[in-house]
Amino acid sequence: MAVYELLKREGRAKRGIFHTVHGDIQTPVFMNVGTAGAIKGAVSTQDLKEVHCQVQLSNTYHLHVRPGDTLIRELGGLHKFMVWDRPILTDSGGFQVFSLAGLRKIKEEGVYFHSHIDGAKIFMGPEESMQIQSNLGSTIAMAFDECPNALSDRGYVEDSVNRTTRWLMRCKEKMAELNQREDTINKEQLLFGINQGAVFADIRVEHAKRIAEMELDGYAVGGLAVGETHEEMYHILDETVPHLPSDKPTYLMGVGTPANILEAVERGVDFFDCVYPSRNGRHGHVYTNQGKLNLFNQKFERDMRPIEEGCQCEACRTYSRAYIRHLLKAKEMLGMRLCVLHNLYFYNTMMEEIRDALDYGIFASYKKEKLCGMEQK
RNA sequence: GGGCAGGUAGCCUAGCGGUGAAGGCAAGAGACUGUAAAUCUCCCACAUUAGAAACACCGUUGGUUCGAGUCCAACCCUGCCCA
Repeated sequence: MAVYELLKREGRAKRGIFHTVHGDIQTPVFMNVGTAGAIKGAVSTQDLKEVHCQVQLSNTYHLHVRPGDTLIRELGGLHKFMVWDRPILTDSGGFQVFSLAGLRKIKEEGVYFHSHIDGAKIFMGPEESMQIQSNLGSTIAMAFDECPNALSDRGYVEDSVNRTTRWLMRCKEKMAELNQREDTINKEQLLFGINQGAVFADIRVEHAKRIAEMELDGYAVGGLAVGETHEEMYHILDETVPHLPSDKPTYLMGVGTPANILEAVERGVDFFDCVYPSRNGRHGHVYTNQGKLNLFNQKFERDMRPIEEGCQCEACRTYSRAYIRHLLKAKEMLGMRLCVLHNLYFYNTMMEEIRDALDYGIFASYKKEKLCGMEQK
């Protein structure tokens, strides 16, 4: 059974290790997002190891639609299928309730989707989500929730959060049943619950207290970075995270920018994931300690420096900004790939720095310096 | 020399009597937070807070017309064919 080992605290910030059947996760950690079983941008699992990825994130909804979770189960599970022996966290499909809002209907029993691929009807409720994630055999399964729009009114959010709580109880029950079955791929699959409540702090706190009693393996804060301001997001974290069990990992879903992560670590968050490094990489935007660069910009046409001086990623060890810009302009896949690799390396390395800073008890000054550097233009 | 087909932005193309000239590509910029995103948005013919103000070469110059990228003529280019 997984154990979250808290090594050190600095204020609310936590430095820990999460022990799982697929290996230890040093926290705080950034999980690299490979929705459909791969990080977009032609990144292999071998590449992932080279960019120091600890945990890969995949998606229940997407893998259910294609190639099908029963196929993956038949082929031995997601780890074997994509050849990745480290932890995998699968998102439950709850975010697709938000992102595919035009293609779904929410009912008490679950959500009726129209497949974004072929329009086929798909029903996914808590039990279905757990079954699919069990078939995938991921290390950590996320509870099936509704991620409501940040602009939703209070009444809607209350109803939604209550439904998410009922769904969470059903998830827990189903997970327990699946983990006991003989033919289950990962009998030690973990379940993280998800806090919701949009920007209403009192709803968030009450919900956090309710789910904290449920003895889950970890707790996520969802429904942030979906349209509210950074200040609102930090405020919600300030209010909510203290009510989640500190002897379990806290996961801020879908967040975020390097600055968001530094702020959230300070507020006690252990796990992160975000599409930014990969998506921005594909779009030619790369992160550096002096801020983000858009390598499509003309000013890099003759810039023979690496993306970031001293960076040890494949792109920076080998190629110049000018060459990568050329590749991007020429739509050569290598351009995107190098940017994605750099960004993932940047994120994972920043998390290593954060962990080191926490180990040495100098996170506060590290954070200040890092933020200051990245604000330069 | 003769015949045919063309000349519209950096490039390619629409337009066939009333358009401040449509598309696409290229160029320039921006957005993206549990990935329907190698996507999307803006910008790109003189000018531009746009006013019944001005300026404006749809190869060039004239002409027809209230009005011409659009019709006519000549000329200049380009491509193909015939000598």
